[in-house]
Amino acid sequence: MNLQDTLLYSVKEAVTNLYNASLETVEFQATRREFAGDITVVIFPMLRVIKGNPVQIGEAIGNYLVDNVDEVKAFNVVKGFLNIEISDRYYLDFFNGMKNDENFGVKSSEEEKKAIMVEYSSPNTNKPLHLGHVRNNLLGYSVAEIIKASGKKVYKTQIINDRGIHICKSMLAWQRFGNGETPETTGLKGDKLVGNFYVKFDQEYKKEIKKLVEEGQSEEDAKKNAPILSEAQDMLRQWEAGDKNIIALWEMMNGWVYEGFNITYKNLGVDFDTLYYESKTYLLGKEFVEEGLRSGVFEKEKDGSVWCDLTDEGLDRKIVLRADGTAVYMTQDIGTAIQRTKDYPDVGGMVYTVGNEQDYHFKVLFLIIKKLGFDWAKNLYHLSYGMVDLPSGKMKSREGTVVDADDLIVEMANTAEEISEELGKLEGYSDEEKQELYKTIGLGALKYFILKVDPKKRILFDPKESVDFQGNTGPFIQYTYARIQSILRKAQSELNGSVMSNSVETSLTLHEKEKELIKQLQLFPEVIQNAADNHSPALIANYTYDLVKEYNSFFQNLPIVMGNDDKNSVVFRVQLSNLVGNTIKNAFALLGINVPERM
RNA sequence: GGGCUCGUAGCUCAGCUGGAUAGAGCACCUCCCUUCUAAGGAGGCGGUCAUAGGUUCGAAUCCUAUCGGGCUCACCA
Repeated sequence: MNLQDTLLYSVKEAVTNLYNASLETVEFQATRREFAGDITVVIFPMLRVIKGNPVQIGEAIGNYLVDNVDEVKAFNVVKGFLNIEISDRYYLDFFNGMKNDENFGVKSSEEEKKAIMVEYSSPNTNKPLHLGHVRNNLLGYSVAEIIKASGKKVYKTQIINDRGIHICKSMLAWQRFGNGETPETTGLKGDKLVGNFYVKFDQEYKKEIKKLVEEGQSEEDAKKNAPILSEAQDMLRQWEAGDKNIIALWEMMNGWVYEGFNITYKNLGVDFDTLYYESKTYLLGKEFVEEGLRSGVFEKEKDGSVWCDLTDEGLDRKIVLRADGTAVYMTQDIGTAIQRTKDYPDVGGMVYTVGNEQDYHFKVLFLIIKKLGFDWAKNLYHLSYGMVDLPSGKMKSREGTVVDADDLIVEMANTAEEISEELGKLEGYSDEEKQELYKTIGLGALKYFILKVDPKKRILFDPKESVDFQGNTGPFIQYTYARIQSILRKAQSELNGSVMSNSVETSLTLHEKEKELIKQLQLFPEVIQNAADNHSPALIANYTYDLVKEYNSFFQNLPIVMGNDDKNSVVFRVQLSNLVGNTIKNAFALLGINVPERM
């Protein structure tokens, strides 16, 4: 039984014995710095069951705990707060139990049978990935890893939006304005090359609109009548009809894009277990519309279109099939979700990492799937996140105001290089080692910067100021981890491999800071579970920072004792830093952030 | 206009299911590198928690209204 459960049980027992009353729950919190104690029991909520003075009740329960619970050493009562002091023995045991656990905070996946599918990234194939995708990828990947750490099997996936008018635009521009360029002949990344032609299309489209307007058409008409747009729409029809040449071109250009994406994904450190392509799933779902019609979940209009009436649930009526029988976005998403549970029968829930502009869509989607009678509908979660804004305003790909993902990663490494050079941190490293470190540090900065913010909030990203390296940042945590490793190396050579024995341990008296650390470490698995339940990387990111800060001030305040008789405390420090080091590293691994051993 | 969402220090953000004097980093000021990496530490300055009500022993947190920003209300995806 862990400490909190023990205390919970004992406080309830105390109330039963002392007051002949029973408590549903007991409210615990960490004791504030300024008071003596480790864990605080809040007495106020008990007043509903027990009549009396909160201070007296606190005293009575405190006495009971000291008498009956080994771990409780002492207590004090301030107003309605019972502050409990935990014995050093408990901390030492806890520490001993955890000191060699490389995977502290991570549960094994054996106990959970049901898997979770996490979808993220899901790009269009007509342009490169940008800062918005970076946030999406980092969130999705982190959540997948956190859920994994909480003991569930996870499949990471994306739905690749590889068909539609957008890719036809790039294809058409490539045919029309290109000279058979390929990634090989131009040396460009495939996604960049295709993206360039998408921009080219848009420029030509705008020219044609302008011309038509000058000829007297309204702007609205001109937008519809521009010849180049009609051609693109034509191309889409040919694609849907299975035109061999169009399909071949489509496959070639999409292939370029995938190669480009894969490079970006690799640099970002994210990956996928399985992929879904819209070209293969866009017709799925129609049979379930049929089924829904039979079961009365959907209804058919006179014109043949099919709708789902959600007005009883406080939402609108939503179309699920067009009058001409073709699928809409919703149809496809219904089909894809069901298909996934067929492809992976162990999947019992899904997380969709998609921007908050689609909040309503997913609300409707989940409701429809529920109405269709699938029991896993209750385990569908839209991991919704806010936009990434620039100081200049919104990012718009057509206006060239996007921050390209590849450029951003390079810039971050460059910033890391500048700062490192300036501080002379990396003297004596080979160029290769340096480059590797710049990348790790730059990426760590970027990842932490994005993950520490609550997903649902908008992020303001200022590329000029880049990402800070001081304070609540990735490099700060990486730096501290590197320091831990340094201390370990030095301490180990000083001690010449001496091993901590039981008698030594029990004679140790814990420093207040040590207690503080262990208290926090003990919470760590809970934080992961909590973060997994809430799909919140922000939680774990902030927690990691707090932990490191605590750790930093701890080491700063320790006296140097190496080399004299007080070797015990050195041993303790070594073991403690081992533990803290692994914990920080684990937290970062969950978030998909590499931690360098040395800096 | 309807629905959803955000509003906490000059800036960027924490604040868990309501609890003790609302916390960090940046910026600004004062100290600390012969002491395991100063990408650091100690301290100072800085807050009508958007506003007004309500719920109760107790509200940044829950409820209602208002103001302000964002998203969304397609037989687009």
